[in-house]
Amino acid sequence: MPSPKLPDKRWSIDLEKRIQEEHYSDDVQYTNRYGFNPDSGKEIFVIDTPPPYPSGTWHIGAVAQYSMIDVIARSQRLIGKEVKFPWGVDRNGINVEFTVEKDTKRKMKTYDRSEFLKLCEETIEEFTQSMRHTAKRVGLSMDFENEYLTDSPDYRKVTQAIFTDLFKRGEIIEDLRPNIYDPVEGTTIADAEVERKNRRTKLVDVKWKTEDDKELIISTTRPELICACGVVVVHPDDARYKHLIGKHAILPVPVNGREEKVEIRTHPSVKSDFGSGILMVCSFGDQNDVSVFREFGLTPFQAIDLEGCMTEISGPLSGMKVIDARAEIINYLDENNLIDSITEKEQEVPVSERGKNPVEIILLKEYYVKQTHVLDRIEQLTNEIEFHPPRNKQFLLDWMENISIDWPISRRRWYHTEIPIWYCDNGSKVICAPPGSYVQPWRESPPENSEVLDRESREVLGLFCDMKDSIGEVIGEEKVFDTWMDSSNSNLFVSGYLNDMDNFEKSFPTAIRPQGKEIVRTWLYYTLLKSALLLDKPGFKHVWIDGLGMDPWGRKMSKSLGNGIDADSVLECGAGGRTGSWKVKGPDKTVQLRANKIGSECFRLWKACDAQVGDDFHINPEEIEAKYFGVLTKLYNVARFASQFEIPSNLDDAPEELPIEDRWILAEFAKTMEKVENGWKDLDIYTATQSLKTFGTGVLPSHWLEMSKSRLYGDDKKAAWTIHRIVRDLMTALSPVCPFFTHHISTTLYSNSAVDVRNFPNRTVKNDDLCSLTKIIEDFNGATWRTKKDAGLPLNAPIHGIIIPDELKDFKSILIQMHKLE
RNA sequence: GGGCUCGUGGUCUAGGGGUUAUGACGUUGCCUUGACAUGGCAAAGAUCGCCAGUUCAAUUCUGGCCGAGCCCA
Repeated sequence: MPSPKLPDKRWSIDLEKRIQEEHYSDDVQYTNRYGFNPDSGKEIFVIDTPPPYPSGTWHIGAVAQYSMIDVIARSQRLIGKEVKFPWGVDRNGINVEFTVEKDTKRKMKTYDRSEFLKLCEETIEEFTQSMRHTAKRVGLSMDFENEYLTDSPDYRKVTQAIFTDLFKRGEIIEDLRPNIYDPVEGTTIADAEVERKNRRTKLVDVKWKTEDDKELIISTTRPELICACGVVVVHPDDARYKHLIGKHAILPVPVNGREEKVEIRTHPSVKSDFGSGILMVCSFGDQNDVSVFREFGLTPFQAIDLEGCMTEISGPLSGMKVIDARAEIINYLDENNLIDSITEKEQEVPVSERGKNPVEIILLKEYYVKQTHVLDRIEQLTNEIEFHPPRNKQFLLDWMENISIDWPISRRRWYHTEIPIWYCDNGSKVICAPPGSYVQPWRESPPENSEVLDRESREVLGLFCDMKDSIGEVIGEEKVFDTWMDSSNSNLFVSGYLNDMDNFEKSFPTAIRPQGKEIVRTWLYYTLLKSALLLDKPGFKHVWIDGLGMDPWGRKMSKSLGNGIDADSVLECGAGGRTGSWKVKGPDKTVQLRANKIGSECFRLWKACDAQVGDDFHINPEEIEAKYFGVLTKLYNVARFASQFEIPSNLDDAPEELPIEDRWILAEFAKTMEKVENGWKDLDIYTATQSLKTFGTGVLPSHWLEMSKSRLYGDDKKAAWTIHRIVRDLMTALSPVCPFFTHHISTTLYSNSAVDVRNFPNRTVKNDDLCSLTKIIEDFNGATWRTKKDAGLPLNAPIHGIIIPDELKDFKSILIQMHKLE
């Protein structure tokens, strides 16, 4: 073999890492390559990358998803768009607060607030570092130089300005409403942050009496809330209790400052076969209680305070923790012979997603983004967005169907964006900071050019600097925003909102929102809500919703199941000759998975080829290696084989009078490239990559290459032109999926990196007649190889008696040469 | 418990009212060919989750059930 230009005998993880390090080492070159130039005149394509939350480990499924977002970025650059692919990190939130609390074994609220914030910032920065490393290891072509952090003043000031804008317009309101509250962490949380946990609870059958001294039994798991009972209900069809309807029941426990009896009414939500079939409705035992209260127009009682303790209304229980109050009231009922029976029951209790604490529903004054009035409009705007895959739009529509209350956005935590509000004049007026400043009202005074507004009407009364002597004491808000309040601005922020309005005009709606399906109800929905309220526009042109990475058996990866796979272990598998091994708990037994070499290129190729967007995908390193490393090797070998033949100086113009076999493979290639280009245009990674793989590992090497070997070895210029033209364009077309692999081959052979191409390659000449012969050629070659094999002949031996089909008469001489037909 | 999505050889996947149901990986057998055993040729392997219905005809449409996932109560 003449010396190939590609020196390495095979593609390896060490080679991949070498190329990668070189790629990321030159910042200037990197920025030229992947930076964003809004003035290029090309179509702007802004990607609203999900800013990952740094927690120390990065889930392999998430990394797989990011690598596909990178494929989108690279493929859009390839087809000539000006791509903004920002690297953002979501760093606000309760997670880092918990980490610090755990590390220091001290609760947040025992700290000085600024001291605690500093600890959070240090911790989150550490996690952020390791995340940047993994991002590069998997080949993301993001703008790392212009990183944005959601906890930075730059980002937070946009969040605050958007809040103030909506607040002044009346789209954000304050209200005293039942809120889901985590008494342990001391904060309000949204519906979206509640999960269910199974727990054994006592179901207590309590004896009540009616006014006319008839006994009735009411089952409850929350006897401590009897004091907050507003109504007793039975099912309208329940014949047993018809006689009770309209009567009054007397609370069986002492209360303070309220009426001691409640009406008995009917409500369809009652389950007649649960306990006695009579239900007490308290403010607020659960969500159903809230809706019954609202429906009946009852005034709620405040039974539990912010510390999770019983209030005055509970009489003797006052001041006790909920859990102690429950024990105490059971004692009381027991002593007074008011308990019919107690049964242990498995029950699902609502707990906070982050703290796993049982949550309570309590009345609190909180800030809300109004949303129920724009749901129809959001749905209309959503129709202008193209969803990938279309069916995943349903997740959004279903969620919107079920929204009935406004979005509570204030939280009683610290490491979040502060609500930019001060109160004055005994709370009748508020002070709003001007847009463009990041403020921390808990520790600073309003800027001089802040506006003073009437708290109710939101009317602007004047400037703070003019009024500060007449408005009394100024008190800064201590509460902060729900983190979704920050992240739901991500598309606005990356598109230049408030910071660069000229570009924003060109970039909005943001070209694409790529994300996982599990956060449709939060991130996607809240973002669309913001775009609708602020701009009355859809937030995006495209929404790309991928499935989730599962374990090899299709189960969610989780710590508790012991079936997780670490991203770095897959990306580094094969580096320095080290093999990878994973112990994964299967449904029956623990399985040991092994692989020799994977790396980022193989990993990306697997995700691009193996899973359609939107479906959950199983992650099995053994399978990734088995199915896709061989593809890389094959493509590498084709390129390495080609690299021994002279590279024509002009690959763009075909030589005159190419022989039929070259025209045929170029026509096949044109067909493939058409599919690929359409795939990239349609954000259809699967089809684009499959087409390249099928062509590059199939008909090209197996048929055309075998056919053309003699010509190549005979220094045939036309054959060399054909192979190099194809290899060059194949590398270009594949560069979004395998950037380092294709970069290496294209720079070594053609002195021009595939990842730098900004126009999809021109098609070679199409010819449907020639393409229609492909099947016949493949069948003929297959049959000839089989005949030789059956006759015990080596494939390079001459053979008699093979008849070339009529359709292939133009290929006669090349086929004779290929198979040594006599 | 409810809503939604999904369910095609061992694994992954294409397709879609009439097909010998696509391809890949794996398995098995055979074979060295001037890049490549990371290769070539071939074989086995699927009642298209289950049960009804619509239809001349269902893997495809409809309903129910089962299983997985997401979300909600």
